[in-house]
Amino acid sequence: MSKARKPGRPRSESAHRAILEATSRLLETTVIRDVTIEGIAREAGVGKPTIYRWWDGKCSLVMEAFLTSAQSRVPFPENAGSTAQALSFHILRVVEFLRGESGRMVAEMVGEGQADPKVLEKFRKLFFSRLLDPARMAIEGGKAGGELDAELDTDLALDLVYGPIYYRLLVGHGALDDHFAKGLAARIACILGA
Amino acid sequence: MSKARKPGRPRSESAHRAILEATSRLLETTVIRDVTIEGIAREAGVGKPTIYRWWDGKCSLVMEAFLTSAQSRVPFPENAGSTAQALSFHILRVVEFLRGESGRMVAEMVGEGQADPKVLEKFRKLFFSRLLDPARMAIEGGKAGGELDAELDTDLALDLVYGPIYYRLLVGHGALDDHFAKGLAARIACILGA
Amino acid sequence: MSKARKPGRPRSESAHRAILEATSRLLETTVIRDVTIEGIAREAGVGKPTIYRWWDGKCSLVMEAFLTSAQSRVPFPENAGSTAQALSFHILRVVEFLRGESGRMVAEMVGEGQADPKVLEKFRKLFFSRLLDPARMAIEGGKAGGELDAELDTDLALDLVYGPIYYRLLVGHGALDDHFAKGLAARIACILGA
Amino acid sequence: MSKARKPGRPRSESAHRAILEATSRLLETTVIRDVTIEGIAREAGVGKPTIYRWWDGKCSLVMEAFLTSAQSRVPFPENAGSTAQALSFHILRVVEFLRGESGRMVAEMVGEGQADPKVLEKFRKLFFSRLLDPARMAIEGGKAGGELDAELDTDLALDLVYGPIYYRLLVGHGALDDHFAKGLAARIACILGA
DNA sequence: CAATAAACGAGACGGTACGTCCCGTCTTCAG
DNA sequence: CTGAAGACGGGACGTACCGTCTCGTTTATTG
Repeated sequence: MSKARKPGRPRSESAHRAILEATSRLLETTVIRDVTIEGIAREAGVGKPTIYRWWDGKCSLVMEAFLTSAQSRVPFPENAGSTAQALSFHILRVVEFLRGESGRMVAEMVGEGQADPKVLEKFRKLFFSRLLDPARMAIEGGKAGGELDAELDTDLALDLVYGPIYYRLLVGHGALDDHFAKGLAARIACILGA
Repeated sequence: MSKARKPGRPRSESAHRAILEATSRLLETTVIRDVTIEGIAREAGVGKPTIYRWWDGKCSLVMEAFLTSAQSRVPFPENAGSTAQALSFHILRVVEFLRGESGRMVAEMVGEGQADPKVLEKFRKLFFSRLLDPARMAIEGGKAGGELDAELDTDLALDLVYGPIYYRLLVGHGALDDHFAKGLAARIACILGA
Repeated sequence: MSKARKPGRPRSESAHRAILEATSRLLETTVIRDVTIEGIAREAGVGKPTIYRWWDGKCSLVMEAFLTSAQSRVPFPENAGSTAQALSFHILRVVEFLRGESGRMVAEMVGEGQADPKVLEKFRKLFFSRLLDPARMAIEGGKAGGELDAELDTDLALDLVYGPIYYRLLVGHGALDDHFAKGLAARIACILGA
Repeated sequence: MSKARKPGRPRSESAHRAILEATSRLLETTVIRDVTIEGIAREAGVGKPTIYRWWDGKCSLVMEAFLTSAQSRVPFPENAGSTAQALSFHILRVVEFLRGESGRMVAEMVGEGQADPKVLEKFRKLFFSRLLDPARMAIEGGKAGGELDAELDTDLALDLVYGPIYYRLLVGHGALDDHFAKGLAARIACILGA
């Protein structure tokens, strides 16, 4: 992943890029499960060992392809008034984000993670934390500022707010539509026990 | 009246049982992903075609093995006072249930479902609905009885209550421990906006 | 002594017939190798065990189907003048016979026989002997009548006369056409060393 | 000019050899029909796909195993006097050759060929032609040299001479013993109508 | 004429082998 | 001395038949 410093022919950055792009291309039409290293190598015009030199398997590669595709970030609102308001606003954005292709990818990554704890952990660190850390900080700010009960368990609060979203995303029993998003957002205040 | 006996040798109930038991046995030590039809056939002392005669693939079989293992049911409390109290009590039980082997299995099934909508739908119907329909009825009963706001969106309410649990189960960022369960249970009333 | 008629339902002659007919029908379009017991049972509308009750396997069944199809006989000419003339005439008939469907079947039966000596022996007894015994008798008659050298080895003589035909049939390097048949017939006399 | 080296890892000559040897080993104890690709792969310590990469099925492989086993050649005598003498001598050798393991293999290959014309044709080209072309040339030489009738049909002559041998080999009604071989050889001259 | 018992159709059973796909590793050559 | 190309041993896939078995049904003979 890092730059090769060793002597000899340098690792081809173009191969690296081609692999990631081929992966992204395949992921548009194929479920992660059905993406194969051989398929990626073929699509990228690259030898399999080249892929294994950089990544240790399909999941790492797919994850990187997803996370670098710039479609994996949902900015947290700044200066949005109260903590509850900021969270409510964020929720709308997150739901919108997960509604599309990105949501399918996140769901599939979590799905893959069920078979391999390392994958799941990596995805938590690279995707979930990145997405939710600002929300965590907002809540802790709310607690510090007296807006929220100082006894509030931040982890629990995060789960109360974001859990329903991922529950719908992963179990698929209901749509991630505006109705849902607004209903959830509207209840943030009382959920946080304000 | 009736009769309707199919011609031909009837299916071997013992083979059916052996297959389900072998599957359950393998699932104790192996992730669903790594369970194979060949492995099940070997373990059950059965020919592969016998498995394919009755199930259309690994997922169907694993799902049935799980759902018939009697470990897939969490009774909903009856006569538990208020709706909120009943739900709180149920939450404790569900968390306890998902904490163990069953939870791992549920998570893996949902994971498998990410790659195949049919699997997910079947699992929703056979597991989630069965588990949550009483809760849904309790909430609607609460609405009818005036205990809860009649305007409350039942689907949303269910997600608010149970979403955090499955979120933890599937993303694995926090433990499904008593602390979590009690914290969630304690907030049911205000989550429901009572 | 006594009758000894077995009790129980007698074997269904119609099933027996249906099986043979189904087999013949399949053999018209399919190479013996690709005919299956299951296919015959399906075609005949019969259970597999019924087939195994009458025959001990595909080859026996196919052989009987062929041999009873009346297309397996080539009469030896009677009163045809000299032995050589009779053989020459027979050769023409045999070649004509083996040129068509029957030839393909004979070749396939001999082919099957290469994998199972019992099949081959049975086929020799039921097909080859029946076909060639008159020729053998003609040759021996010729020896007895002084027309042929009494020292002539009858088995060898038969092979010299008929071997080239089956050689072509089985190896397929040349056509079983009239040119061949006439050429062979024309040489009978000198082959027999007359 | 030249070069034309294919990219990629070259095929493993040792695997190729191991497969052929395993095949030959199995053929010593097993009828071709009962030899399986899986069995060969197991015996050779090789993956099935490796076999399918280089041969398109059992027959091709078995044929190559047989033809490369050096036991598939019977040299035609040179400078053996007359054409008839040469053929007579060759006949003795061919019969001796077909009497043993090689004969069984040839018979089985021809048997397999009855179910698949391509197999038969390939075997004709690789085995029969190779074996008989010198004999054909000898006969044509005899015709050119005036020793044999110039009108003689060479194909027919070859069948007259070698047909009886393969007839016995394939139909198995008589032994390929010295008595037979000598009887046949003794008649070559008159068979060729000299 | 009921009971008996064999043969029937249907098709499930435990197996074996098929030919294919992909895995992750290895081996070669070109640049 | 990297990287593409691709062969390697391995293992699972889902399918086709094998020959046997177990059903409920049918049918001629026996008691």
